[in-house]
Amino acid sequence: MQYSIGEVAKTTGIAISTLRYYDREGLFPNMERSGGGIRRFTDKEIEILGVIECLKTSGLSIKEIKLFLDWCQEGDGSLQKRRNLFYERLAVVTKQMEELQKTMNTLRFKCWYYDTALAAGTEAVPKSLPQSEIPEDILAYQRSGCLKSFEQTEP
Amino acid sequence: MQYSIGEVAKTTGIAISTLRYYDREGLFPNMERSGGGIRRFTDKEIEILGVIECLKTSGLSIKEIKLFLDWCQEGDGSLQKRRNLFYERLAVVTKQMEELQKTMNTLRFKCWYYDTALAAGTEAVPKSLPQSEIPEDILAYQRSGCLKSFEQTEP
DNA sequence: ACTTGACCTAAACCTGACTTTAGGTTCTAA
DNA sequence: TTAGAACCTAAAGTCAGGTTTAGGTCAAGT
Repeated sequence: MQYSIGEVAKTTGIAISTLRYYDREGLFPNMERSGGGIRRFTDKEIEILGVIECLKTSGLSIKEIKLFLDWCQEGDGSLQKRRNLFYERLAVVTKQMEELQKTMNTLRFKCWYYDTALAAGTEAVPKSLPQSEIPEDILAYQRSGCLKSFEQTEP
Repeated sequence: MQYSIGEVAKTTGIAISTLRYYDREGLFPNMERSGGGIRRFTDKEIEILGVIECLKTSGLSIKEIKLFLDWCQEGDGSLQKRRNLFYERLAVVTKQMEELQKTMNTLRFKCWYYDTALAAGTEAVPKSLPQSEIPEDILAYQRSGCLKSFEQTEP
């Protein structure tokens, strides 16, 4: 199956200008063109878009993704490198998930804090509440990495 | 307790230039200075750094964070707005977690794919394996949002 | 043949979030 | 009281990841 750039943009939600930018950056090696120079996206390119999405989310830059795609062109000789890349990404994303979980806990605490404040009509109430009055499930709120060294309340 | 910019940078891992940038952007309302103009960080500012970290992770820009901090200055009149912001962020982060979970599944599939390829000595092996030969737990790999409309294999 | 919507390129532009630079001031310890 | 580390500002620079612009070309229907 083949698709025009406009069709791909419409179905994926990726801007036409972005697709052209990716192409400029070499993310679609061997993409075909019509006689007149018009891009012909195929399932190959759609697959690549999936890989780009995955690797981008996992924290790679466009240039790094290009590097990976270059390795794919090299054939079986680069299998080890490619494998390692994915294991590394898996580790990174696992960390990201933990980070995000901590952020969720903080947000949940804030939601509780403001619900309590609104119910009381003033922020002074949740602010002065002792830990013992804070619901168990909200106390999952314990601060993360870089600020661990300092304590935490409400600005 | 009071801290110099250098101390804060060292304990939080945030660059001095970044702390000064945040200050320039107004993220530390009412931060004190010494007679000579030297910043005096207090626990108030450290708390704000925690909020910045949380809101940044949840997808807010520096300008939006500044806005929130302005609301905090307004007092109880802005409680509702602040509450809504955190509920909204909670929803956004929940979506982000789902996104990340899908990315994890894709990565796990890729890890399996390359392990299989390396064991066989060639990518041709996992590439041509029928779905039925792919381990159950790896098949959690089903593609996400924007590319759902197209199918998925290996570029 | 002709129109018109979709496509093309190169090059300039944009934004966010910092960082660097250049030149000067403050603080602390000997 | 003076050296040097740590601090200050304003302004310019950087980088990624696009987007916009200007000026064309292509292709499908009439």
